[in-house]
Parts: sequence; C-alpha cells; structure tokens
Amino acid sequence: MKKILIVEDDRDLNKSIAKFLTMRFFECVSVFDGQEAVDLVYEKHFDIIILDVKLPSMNGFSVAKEIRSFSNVPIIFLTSLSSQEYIERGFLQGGDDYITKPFSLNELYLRINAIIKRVYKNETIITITPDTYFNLDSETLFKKNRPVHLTQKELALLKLFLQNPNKIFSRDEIFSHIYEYDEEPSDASLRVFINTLRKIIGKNKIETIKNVGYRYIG
Amino acid sequence: MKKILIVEDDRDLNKSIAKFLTMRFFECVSVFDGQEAVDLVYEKHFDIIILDVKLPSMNGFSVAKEIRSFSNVPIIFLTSLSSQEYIERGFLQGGDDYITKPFSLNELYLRINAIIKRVYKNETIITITPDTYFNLDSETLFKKNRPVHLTQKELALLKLFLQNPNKIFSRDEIFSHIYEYDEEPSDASLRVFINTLRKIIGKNKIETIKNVGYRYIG
DNA sequence: CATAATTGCCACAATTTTGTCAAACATTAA
DNA sequence: TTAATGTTTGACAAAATTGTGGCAATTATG
Repeated sequence: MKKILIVEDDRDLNKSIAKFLTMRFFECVSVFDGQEAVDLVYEKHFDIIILDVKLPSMNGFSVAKEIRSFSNVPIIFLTSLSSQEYIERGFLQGGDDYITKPFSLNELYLRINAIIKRVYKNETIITITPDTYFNLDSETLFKKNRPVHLTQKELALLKLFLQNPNKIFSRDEIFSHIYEYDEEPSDASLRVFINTLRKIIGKNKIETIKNVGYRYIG
Repeated sequence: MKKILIVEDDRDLNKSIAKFLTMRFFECVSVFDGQEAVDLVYEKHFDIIILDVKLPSMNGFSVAKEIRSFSNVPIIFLTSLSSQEYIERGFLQGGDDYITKPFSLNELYLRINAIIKRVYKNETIITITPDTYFNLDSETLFKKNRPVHLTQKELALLKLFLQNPNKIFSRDEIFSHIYEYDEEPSDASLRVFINTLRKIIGKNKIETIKNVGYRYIG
C-alpha cells in the first residue's frame, strides 16, 4: 500500500483529500505547514507527496527545494495559482505534476496513479495477454475473467517472471527463488514448470535462453 | 537525444510544437492523423508521444488503446476538451499526462521533462537504426519494438560492437571476447556470425577491415 | 585487367540443449 | 487409510546452436 503525505493548510480540503484517497487504498498522512512536512519526510518514507504551494510561513516551493536536497520522492503541486510562471517554477523545483484548484479528486487520484505506475512500476493488475491478467494483491491469474488455479511452485515462478519482465534468469537464479535451501531437484523439474506455465500464458511469453535459462517477455 | 512523436491534425500547432521542442534538443516527428501514428509507433521507437484527442477518422483515445496493446511508451494527451470525463478517460486509457488547450509550450516542455526524468532515469538504450535499438539493462535487441532473439554468441558479438562503436577489432580480439579458452573454431565461424548480425542490424552497420577484422559503425 | 588472397554466404552436419509425456514418488486432505 | 493433488524423474523426441566445407563475390595489388 502506497503512503501519501498531504501538505495542505486548508484543513477541510486536506481532510477530504485524505478521505478520498484512503477509500482508494492509499495510506495518508496529513500535515498543515511546510516545516512540519520537511521534518516528516526526513524521518519517514513516503511514496508520493501532495504539496500545496500557498502555505503559512514556508511556501511549497521552498518545501520542495529542501526535500529535493535529500530525496527524490515524487511531488505533486496543488494550488490556486494557475499562472504560467508558478507552474514553471513548480516543475523546475523538481515537481512531477502541477494541479490547479479547483480540481476533481478523481483527477488527482488518476494523476497519482499515473506517476506511481511510472516510478514504482507496480500496478496491481498486470496484463499478460489481451485475455489474461494477474492480480498482484490476490495473487490470482485470470483468463477470460475466470480465475486459473496455479500450484505453489507455478505461482512462485510466474510471480518471479512478472515482477521482472524481460530479465534473463539463469536456471540457478530461478531455482534459488522457487525452491527452499534444502530442495535440489534436477533441471527436468524446472522444464516441466516452464512447460505448464507456457500452456497457460502462451508459449511465446517465455523465451528460452539456451545454456542460461529463461525470460518472460513483458 | 529523446525522440518525440507529435500527433496533431492542426498543422500550425503541430509545427510550432515541433519547432519549440526541436530548439530544446528533442528529435521530433510530426503526423496528422491517428492511423498514421499507430503505424509509425509499431515500426519505430519513440521516447514519448504527444497525442491530440480530436483527430480526423480515429480519435486519440483509440490511438492510445491500440498503442498500449503493444507498447508502454509514455503518452501525453493534448486537447481542448477539458471536461473531467475526458480527462479521466485519458488517464484510464494509459495516458501519463493530460494537457488542455490553450497551454504554454513551455509547460508542455516541462511536463515532458518531468515524465522523462521518471521513466528513463535508469534505462540505457542504444539506438542502432531508426527501428532498431538495444536495451542495455535487459540486454535485448528490439526491432520495430519487438524483441529479437539472439543466441549467446550473437549477443556477445553485438555487445562487444555496441560498447566500442567505430573501434576496429582484429579477428583475434573478437575471438578472445566471444569464445572460451578451449574453443578454437575456424575463421569461417566468425564470418557466419558477422553475416547473421548484418542481416539483423543492417549490412552497412558492420564494416569489414580487410586483413584485420571488423568494426561497428555507431 | 588479371590474379591471388580474402571475405561472404549457403546448406548441411555434429553436438548439445530443451520439450514433452508418462509414470513414480511425495505430500496433503478427506 | 485412501484418495487426490502436487512434484520430480527418466527417457526419448524435437529443436536450437554452432562449426565446417565449398564456392561465389569482392578487394587489393602489381
């Protein structure tokens, strides 16, 4: 679950953003002034920061500047100042997006997701083929919207592949991921799992790297 | 240098975007309708796509949907339709940003940079020809955005060349790089590998240095 | 421009690796 | 305990990679 820091001195607005995003499975922390935000980011990890520009004492741009001196956490500026000059300043200060008030909470939500998708590359739903996808939360593979049963090892192997698309895995690497330390089956075993996975997600989705291992084509 | 595809049927606007971004060191390609855009992305590599929503024949959302079926290239929607519904549709179609007209070119530029910073921060891609590139992270060669399977030796040879563009390699040097100590095949073998690589990346990309060896033209 | 040397390229062969299936074995659930 | 499910193995078929020979094409050089 992604952690969001909401820096907004308008308490009502702050609260409704937090409520909206919490309902959509984000973990939200609210603060109401700039210095507090900087201190908190120093101490704790956040996956994304929503930052109002007009804040008491320390303005949003200065907050961003301080945070950027030690962290690359994505920042979305939020403000009623829609002048080009401000927008440009926001991006130059290392911002990832700039939203002007009034805005829809849903748009904010979508923009957060767009950034998360790029930065953390972890959507919950991974599309494998047009009719096959994998839900990372429930760890379930769906084919034509029907869940497909996978055994423990099949699941481990599929997850390894999906989380590292296009990465070449040596047989040894795969073994160490899907087997316990004391298990040492022969190569033939892995071949069989590859075989069954291919039957499920499609032959061409797993490429054989001869003399090395395999890779998932993502 | 990052490559941008501009899909906008208003020729004047398309031209001014291209001019503005070219001055800021992007390589721009302009097209004026949706189908053309899809065809082009299918064949060539772009780092980011600027996509007008209102296009003749095929609208921007459909274009994005088609592109997303085979590519993850970042897309920025561009449109005068500022209704929430449209904005949301843009993001749900896999868009990375949504800008409403009228907009400042500089803001577009800044938003492009924000996305590039996130998406390509640690991806190293070597462009070989307009439709062929090599991803150093996954050690994969792409042609028309499709991965091309290379055997061990082919890959070793290609990597040697790409990492040393324009350097003349003697046959002996190449041998010592791609063969193990105990392997000692004849010259004919290397000729065959050169031959197959040329078929893949283009004849003129590998120059023969008679009596010496070869070099990759980078 | 003729010649010799070098290189390109194709088809095939040798070798190794991988895919597949059935059956044995192990583990879990009923 | 039995039945059901999951995992591993072995044997053989199938496929892929690499090497080689032979001849055509190209290049350098006198």
